[in-house]
Amino acid sequence: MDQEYRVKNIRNFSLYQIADSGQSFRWIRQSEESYTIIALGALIQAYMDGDDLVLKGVTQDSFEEKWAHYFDLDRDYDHVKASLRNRDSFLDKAIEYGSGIRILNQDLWEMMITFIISANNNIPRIKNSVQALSETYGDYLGKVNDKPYYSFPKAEALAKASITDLRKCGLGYRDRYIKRTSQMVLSNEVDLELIMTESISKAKGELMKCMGIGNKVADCILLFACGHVDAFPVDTWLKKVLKTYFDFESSKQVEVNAFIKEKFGRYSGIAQQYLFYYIRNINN
DNA sequence: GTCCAGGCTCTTT
DNA sequence: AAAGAGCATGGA
Repeated sequence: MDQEYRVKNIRNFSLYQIADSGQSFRWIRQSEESYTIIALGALIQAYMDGDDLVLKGVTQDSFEEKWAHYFDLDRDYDHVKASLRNRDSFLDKAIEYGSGIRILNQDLWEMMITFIISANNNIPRIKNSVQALSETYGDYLGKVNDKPYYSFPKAEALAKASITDLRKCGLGYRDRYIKRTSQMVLSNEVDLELIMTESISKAKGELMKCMGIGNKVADCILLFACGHVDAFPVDTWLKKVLKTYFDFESSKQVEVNAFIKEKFGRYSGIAQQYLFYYIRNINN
């Protein structure tokens, strides 16, 4: 991990807020504003040096090839925020509070399994399960501070695993969802290429063929892996936000979709992330 | 002990 | 299309 790449004068960017916003479960905090990140089959370090983001283990080539996109550095968040501001006072406060949040562009397969695990679960447990899966079925990547780290396992490894071994990773009843979805991916019964390239509605339909991927989990995957910043996951927290601060409550999917589109516009998914981060932090 | 967590599947209405 | 039961697990 000798190579390093520096992004100078970065704006609208906080490692802490990104790590704490419930979109990635493999950022390990080493110190103030310094993180070990396991992503895209690699192990890197990220820390802030003043207004510069420094990435260790990243070359200029790999930065341009994948890490710039991973951190969503091509997106103009001043423009995003301008589009979202003055729509609602609670959203304005959420944007201010989480001003350094970015939507990471993560690996599709990893997000599928990770967010299957997330269903009816809590974030510390999701992290533990993802780590256990990686340690058991992933590849050794290297050590940081004497601690070994492992890549996220491939579909083949999880498809071959037994249900009882999978459950040892703390997955609960989701073990069979993960095995079944892994088999579907391995056999191309579900088409990852299509999910990455097709429209949001077609991609969502393809995702929801998978065992364990319903409406909300599909939206998380579309937002955190596929670049669909208009995917708006509604979990228990967002239900509370919509009810309490937007006076909106409905179990009819058509009504929910219409409200979100009208209220938040084309960056609704990013708005959702500001709201999620804000409501969780003001409640704890 | 109960309640809840970035909900889903399966069944019934 | 929508509502309801059941679901593993660990922390509050």
